[in-house]
Amino acid sequence: MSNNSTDLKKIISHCKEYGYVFPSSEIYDGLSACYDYGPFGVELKNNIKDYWWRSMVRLRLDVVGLDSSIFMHPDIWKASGHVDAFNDPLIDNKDSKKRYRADQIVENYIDKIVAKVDKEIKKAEKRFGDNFNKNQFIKTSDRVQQNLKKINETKELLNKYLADEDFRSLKKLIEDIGVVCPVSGTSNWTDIRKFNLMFSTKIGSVADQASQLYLRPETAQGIFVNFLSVQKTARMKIPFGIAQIGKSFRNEIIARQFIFRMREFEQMEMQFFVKPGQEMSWFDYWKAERKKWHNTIGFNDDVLKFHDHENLAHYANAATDIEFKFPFGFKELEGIHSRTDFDLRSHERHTNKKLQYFDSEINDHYTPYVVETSIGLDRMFLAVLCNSYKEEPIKDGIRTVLNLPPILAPFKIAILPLVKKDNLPDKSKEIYNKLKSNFSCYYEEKDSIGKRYRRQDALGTPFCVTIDHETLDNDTVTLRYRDSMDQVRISIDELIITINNKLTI
RNA sequence: GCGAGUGUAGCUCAGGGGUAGAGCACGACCUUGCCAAGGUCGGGGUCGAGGGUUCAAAUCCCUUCACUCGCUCCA
Repeated sequence: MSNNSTDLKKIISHCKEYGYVFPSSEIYDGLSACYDYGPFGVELKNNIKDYWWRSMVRLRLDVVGLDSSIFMHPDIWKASGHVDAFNDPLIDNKDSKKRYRADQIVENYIDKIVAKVDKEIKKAEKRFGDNFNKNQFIKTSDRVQQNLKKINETKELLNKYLADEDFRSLKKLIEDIGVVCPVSGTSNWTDIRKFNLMFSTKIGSVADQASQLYLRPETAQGIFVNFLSVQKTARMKIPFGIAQIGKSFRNEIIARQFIFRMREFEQMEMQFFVKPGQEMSWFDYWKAERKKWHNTIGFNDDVLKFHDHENLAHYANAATDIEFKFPFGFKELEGIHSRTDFDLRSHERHTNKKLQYFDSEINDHYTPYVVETSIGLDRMFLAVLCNSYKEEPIKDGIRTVLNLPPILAPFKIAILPLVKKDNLPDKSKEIYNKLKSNFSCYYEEKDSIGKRYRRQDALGTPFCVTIDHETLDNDTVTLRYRDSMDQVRISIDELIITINNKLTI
């Protein structure tokens, strides 16, 4: 385990040192769980996006793209269930792992005492018969008085703590009154947390007329609410999908593990609309399809794992995660969910508008079912880095190399004059200008050639091209491969073909 | 949120009341010329912030901020 956490630490500092990822707001002491992508990080990130978009949209006839806005009508989040599910003070029982609303378990307790008092009164009524004076009994019975006092005190405290959002006292109240979990029977409670999952903000220039908006916690809803427009304008027939890449925001209580769990993150999502009843076969199809995608990027089966969900979210009837073996264990990288028709129907209910598809094959309307694939871009970025970062023992030390798939590497080629004199820099720049429109290239003339090779290894550049005195005579260069460190002599024209071949999907 | 830990140069760290240090990195020049290793010179820090004790605080005390690591959910 210590090894694994040092692995992550090494990757984090490598990211910082080589311009991949910086802690956000660092000169102001940083901001927890926010990170910035540096000059090379942004290239890698864009390459991952591009690779995903190409596989999911451009190379398919049955998926089209969308870029919906981050701000959306606030009612969308009521329809999706995000408002209700994440706005209450919650408490977990550590033994049963059950989660309750903290206010509700106190109210249940009050109800129980109220029931006790009622029972007491009924008992007395029976005993005294017609002579029973209810008010007098309530006033004189010690037990009833005690319980009434308890009820009033508890209610008062509950309301006070809720109003003040004083969850520490509320937890103490729960412990004091001795509420136990009905499942585990213990009072081993966690602290109370209020899950404001969504970040809210205001729209409108005048504060008191402003209306509340949320930053979207997932991109999916933007796809659902555009479902009909996309289907009609792109003239799509079911089954078809809508893909989107974009930022999402979740006010996680605990956001950690570098860029694995951030409050601001980017998703690459695709919602695939199918005929009801066919969702399971499409679910299986996308499971296989997405795994293949990960394999093509160099993730072998020993670092990938499917994890089927047993407890399903409110919208799903089947769900699986593709997990990647991060230094801190197998963790979710991508989710594949069969979301049923929950979202579309819910939007239909909230808007009174039909979100249905007319299927000319069966001559009938229906609300499609949805199979979702949703991958965290930042997680994918981290997975790619974890899969690429190597410290290779070589003679006289170790070589740090990022074994990035060439198609994802920030720079494909480093162009290096062997020495910084004898016109080699000029010749190198000439070659740089020739190659730069085909490949993203890096030019570097400082330090010894060996040192520059190693720097490019650490940066993940798959090919180095070295310009020497012979180049001036016959336009041949040394092509040096990052992974094998092999070198070949090659003409500049051949070079373009060779490298192009390595970059085809 | 709770518990523990850490804040000194770009990085890794030393210094524990008396003029702010090392290695690496960085910049310039020279040298070498296909796998990080030569030389010379140089830039860079109110020691996380605020307060207190003291003639004197990076150092001792208090407060605070930030980050890291554990404990649950999610992409």
